[in-house]
Amino acid sequence: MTASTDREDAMDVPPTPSARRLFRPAEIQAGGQVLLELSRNRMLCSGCTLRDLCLSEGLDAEALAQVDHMIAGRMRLRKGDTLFRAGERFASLYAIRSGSCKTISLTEDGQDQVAGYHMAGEIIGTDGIGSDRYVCQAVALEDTEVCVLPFERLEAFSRQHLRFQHNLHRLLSREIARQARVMLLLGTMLAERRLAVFLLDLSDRYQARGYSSCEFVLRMTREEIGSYLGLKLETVSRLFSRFQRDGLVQVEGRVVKLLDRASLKRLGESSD
Amino acid sequence: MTASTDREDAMDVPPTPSARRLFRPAEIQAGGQVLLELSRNRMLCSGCTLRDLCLSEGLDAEALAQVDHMIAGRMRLRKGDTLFRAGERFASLYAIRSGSCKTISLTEDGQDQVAGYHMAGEIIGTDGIGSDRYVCQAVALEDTEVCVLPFERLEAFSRQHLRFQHNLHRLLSREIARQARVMLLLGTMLAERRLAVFLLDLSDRYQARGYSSCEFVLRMTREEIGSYLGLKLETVSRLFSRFQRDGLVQVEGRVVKLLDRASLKRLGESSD
DNA sequence: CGACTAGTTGAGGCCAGTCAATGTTGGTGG
DNA sequence: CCACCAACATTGACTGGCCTCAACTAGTCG
Repeated sequence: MTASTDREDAMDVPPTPSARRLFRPAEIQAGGQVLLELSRNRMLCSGCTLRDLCLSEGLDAEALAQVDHMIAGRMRLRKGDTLFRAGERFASLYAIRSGSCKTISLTEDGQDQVAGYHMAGEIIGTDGIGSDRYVCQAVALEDTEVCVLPFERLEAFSRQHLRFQHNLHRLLSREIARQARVMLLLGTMLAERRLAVFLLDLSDRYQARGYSSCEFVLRMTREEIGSYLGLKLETVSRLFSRFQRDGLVQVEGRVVKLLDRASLKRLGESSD
Repeated sequence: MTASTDREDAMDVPPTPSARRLFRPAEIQAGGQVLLELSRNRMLCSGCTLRDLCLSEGLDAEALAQVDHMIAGRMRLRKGDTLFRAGERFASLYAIRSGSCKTISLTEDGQDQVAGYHMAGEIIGTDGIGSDRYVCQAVALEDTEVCVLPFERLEAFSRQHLRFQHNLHRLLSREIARQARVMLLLGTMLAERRLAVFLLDLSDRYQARGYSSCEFVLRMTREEIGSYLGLKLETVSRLFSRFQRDGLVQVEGRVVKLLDRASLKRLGESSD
């Protein structure tokens, strides 16, 4: 509240119109970013190692080829680039192909909150369908590549393909279920429990992507983590120190090693 | 809204055979509620005054008749009855036709939280699509009537009807946006602001349904309201008293009159 | 009637926020 | 190369908002 101006500066990175143009000039502009043109060899969804995590799960080769046609292009974002803003016209979902993004909710009076932390294989922008405008802002936490999925095309294909339709519905529903878990965290858990749950959630998601489940790099600052967990950055910092002192984790800046998953899990599951 | 002229003009709706098969008497009993049998005269969605709030928004008469076929039945719940439980197999969404429900999230260690307060015209159960099981519990806050909407039928019709498909997607997305607002409330707002936002939200929703926007009856206890807002019941009670002392509202038990919407709005929008 | 639930109000304690000092890291320009 | 600055992080002292515990009232129901 008092630091709202500082927060803005830290979170609201100015748009970088100079996003890299590796290929020919883009045909589509979106949110000040440059959309890379379709490049068959590298862009095929059927060749994407992440497809089981997103909309193409369980599709046969023929359907996968169709999915490839739905991708209007890919975008490269650099750390801090904004993918879309609150209030901006909704047109597409975005599949994160590599890297990670945060989504931010904003209040009228300028307060903001990190509403989500999204990594490779996840799809964002779903909040925009209902009002034809995005209701949150998406910002890259590191160099990130996303696939642009025009929602009209998704709807069209989902009318033809039962399995794809179901995948789309599951995607939306899972976001609802995820948010319900965050609400539970924000509404009922004490600080140390929130952080334990957060770390274990990250751990699981890294593992699901083939990375180490016990050592990873945080892509968010203490302030962003705090914002996501409904805490202040000092509290997050103190908790990391305490967890380390108690032998639960080893923390060096943004590199986290989980040393005692069992105890963390206990912290995350009960309230004492 | 405009189509409210053509009432139960009976589109010659044949009793759908699958409906009867789907809900044999043995399956009708669920937690003490009784599923009403398909009764053409009373159940038609085309005659439902709430349809603009739910999936049938903007559909023509022909499509509305189709929607009628999707309703597998109606259920009457009495106050306290459970509509579905966490972990129960997902099969249907439920449209609240009259009355109201709360949804509850549960943690492993038995803690719970009111995750949503839903009134007539709203559709619940969307959290279950993603995992084939409901992840929260729905409980009637008063005597309540709901329409049963087997999700397979919704998917089938949405493959045929573009506008309906879009309504379904908007429905899911709006739930995502709603939850994002609750997360913002839980993560960043002080207690008095949470309650102010809560009251104004209720006010808007009652107004949208044609009820008074400044006087209404709370269907939840102080404890349930507190749970929804991430507060304890004593805090909620104290806040009501304070709001009343300051002339913002008049509270008598569960009857609330908003006296000074402007000040409430100010409370709800800024943090001082 | 007594038992129970819902609600109000007060006193005191604790968890996390606030304020502030300091350390650390990484990028930039002289 | 170092000086410098800004962003990020850590830690301590203190404050305060909400929780906890508890007493009391009112309404409901068997």
